[in-house]
Amino acid sequence: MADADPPGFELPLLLFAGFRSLIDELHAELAARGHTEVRPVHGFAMQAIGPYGASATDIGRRLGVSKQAAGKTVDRLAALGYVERADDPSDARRKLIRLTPHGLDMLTQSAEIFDRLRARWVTTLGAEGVAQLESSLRTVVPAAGFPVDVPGWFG
Amino acid sequence: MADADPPGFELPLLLFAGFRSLIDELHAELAARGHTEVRPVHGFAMQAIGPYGASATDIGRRLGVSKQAAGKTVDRLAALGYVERADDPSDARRKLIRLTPHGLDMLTQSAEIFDRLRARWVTTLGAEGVAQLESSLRTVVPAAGFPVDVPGWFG
DNA sequence: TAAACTAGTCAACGTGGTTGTCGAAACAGT
DNA sequence: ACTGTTTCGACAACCACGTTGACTAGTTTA
Repeated sequence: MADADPPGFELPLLLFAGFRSLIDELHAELAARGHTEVRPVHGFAMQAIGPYGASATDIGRRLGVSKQAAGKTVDRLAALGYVERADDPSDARRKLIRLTPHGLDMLTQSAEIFDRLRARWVTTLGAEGVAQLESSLRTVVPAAGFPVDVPGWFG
Repeated sequence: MADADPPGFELPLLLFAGFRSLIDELHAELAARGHTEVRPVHGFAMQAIGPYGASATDIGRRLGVSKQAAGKTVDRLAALGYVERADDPSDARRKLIRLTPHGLDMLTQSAEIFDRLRARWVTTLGAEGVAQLESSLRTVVPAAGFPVDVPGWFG
């Protein structure tokens, strides 16, 4: 215990930098594979839609944003051809948002790229290093998966 | 090695969740101490200004955003009373942005809160756990401190 | 001194959020 | 069966934070 603890503000900086380096590389690689217009927010939203589709309100709830914001994101995703709106036969108010094949392709490629990125961290940190990183974060983070359910951090 | 690796997309999610939980708690605590209007972006910008002041262009460069965007952030920080603009005697074009006592107080309190938050992680993860987390991230992240120097991730 | 560069600002715009309002559809209770 | 309440999706107005492009004024360089 000869060394003092690092200042506390380094931890969030490191977490953010790690997150961002992964996301930046993901999108660079995605762009190289033809998905040039997709943004981080879109990936989150598509994950929130899931393979069986969801309503705009559902998406908003899972993402922790308003249904209006979710609706706008869906507009954009639809314009990019990643999702489509269909009527819900069981509820005439509701529109079911589903991934198109193009959207599914994007998600599949993202998963593949993320796996590759993780593998690269394994070559630097070792399998146990990465596993330990994940395990530490899992224990310290309040509910790590979707829904993110924390309101509007960016705005 | 009986278990399969977790999917790669969990890693960025965990990093982001960890980052965000720290930032959310920081700002909740900051608000409780009277700094109610400050946002994450502002904290980053104030860190970029530093104790000796900086020009708007400098801030933009350190944050990886345009000088115009940095200028707008400075406008807001000035309106909130966290910084002030002063003429630079050695260059009439340049305006030196400096932290006010109020701004310095905010930064001091932030540092204190972050230290406390890190200490809380230490109680869960152990001192070696947190140190290892930081060390892993430091090795894997391309230049972890300021300047962030990656262009406009949010927009 | 003239030319080139640099700092800060203004304007227009894009994107992703927020509230508030509203009509249409669904649901619950009498 | 009707009435009142809730919910879904949309529209509008607005805000925060980013972008480019253009411009003035000051500094530096050839």
